[in-house]
Amino acid sequence: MRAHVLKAALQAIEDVGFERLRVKDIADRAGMSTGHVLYYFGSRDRLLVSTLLLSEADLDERRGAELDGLPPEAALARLVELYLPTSAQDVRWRLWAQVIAKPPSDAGTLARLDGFFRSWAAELAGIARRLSPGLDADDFAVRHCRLMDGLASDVLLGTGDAARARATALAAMRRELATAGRSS
Amino acid sequence: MRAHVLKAALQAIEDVGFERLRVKDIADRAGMSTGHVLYYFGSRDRLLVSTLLLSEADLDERRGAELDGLPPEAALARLVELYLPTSAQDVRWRLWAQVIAKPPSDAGTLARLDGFFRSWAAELAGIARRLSPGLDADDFAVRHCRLMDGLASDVLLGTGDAARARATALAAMRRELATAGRSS
DNA sequence: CTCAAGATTTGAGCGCGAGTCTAACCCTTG
DNA sequence: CAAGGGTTAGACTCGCGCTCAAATCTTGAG
Repeated sequence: MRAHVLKAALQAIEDVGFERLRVKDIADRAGMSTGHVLYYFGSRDRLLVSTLLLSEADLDERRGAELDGLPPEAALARLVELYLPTSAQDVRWRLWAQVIAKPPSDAGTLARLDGFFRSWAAELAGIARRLSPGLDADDFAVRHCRLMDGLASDVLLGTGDAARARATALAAMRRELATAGRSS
Repeated sequence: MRAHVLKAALQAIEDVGFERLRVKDIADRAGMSTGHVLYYFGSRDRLLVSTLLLSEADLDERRGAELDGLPPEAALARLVELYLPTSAQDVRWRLWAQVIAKPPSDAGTLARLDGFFRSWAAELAGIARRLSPGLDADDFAVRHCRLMDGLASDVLLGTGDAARARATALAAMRRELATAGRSS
């Protein structure tokens, strides 16, 4: 039910774009009235946060399924692709930008958002551990996820392009994995 | 004249907070009408972008003056302090978050925003070069500025605190400067 | 100085969209 | 069937960004 609205929200963003998105666009696509949508979610902002949570949960699942069987080097490259925005219009990242600009005050929601970050970091740490056992994989993972966050904001701004962001992130990771290998 | 409005904008944000900021708050503090403010800046969003540009220009200048005489190790620590948000309410970073969430389409503005980033990176590269001559300082600087961008978004969200962000950034830089020293 | 042509400045008002409210509706349970 | 709580719609309110026409000020030529 809530999920149905959230799917409609994602569709609406695809259709009308993030800038022009009204809650009516979402309500129409979900086959209900604006009042009803707000009855469920309380406010437009909270609806968008929920949409981000859905989007992250989806990706979390797909990531697990997809990276599971891959050799670590390929998994690393794929994780970077999945994490970073595909373009300045990337819906998931536009939602992140929105949420960071207007952070929810609700502690539970913040915890869930943080949980998704940690999930990414844990996945990256697992790969790093396989590639370079001597490394402090958790620290490595957190730092490089944050690096990708920074690169993502560059892409969202329109200053950098997605391909360069991916290349930069991968190069940074490989360099550190390599030097760690040398020193061990 | 424009600067007068922008100062008023910064004051208004301090006073009423980012969430509740109306263009009337700015107009009042600048001693003019809302119509006039918009006559100059075209739209609320463009006004906020200009405010960010002023804020960055200010900091750019202060940074240069302050770091100039410092020994490199102290300069590094101070640069990290100046770059990262002081709290989740940090005005300059809230402006960044706003601009990333609603990026300007104007190429000139994007170029100026990118210019400020590059200015930070150049300053950091200069310090890195002094601390560890063997390093690719430009690459180091860009990566660590992006890392700080990512850490900043964590602080803005309310997930992480400013002190930890500073510690993480500094530790990451020192580690890499140290390992580069070892390998040279 | 005078006056016209523009630039600046105002504030009332428009439009849009988020959020509220009320009344109808449906579904369960006794 | 009746009663009552959850659900739904849509009209309404309200705040705010933005527009616009009119008022005021500036400039500079004659």
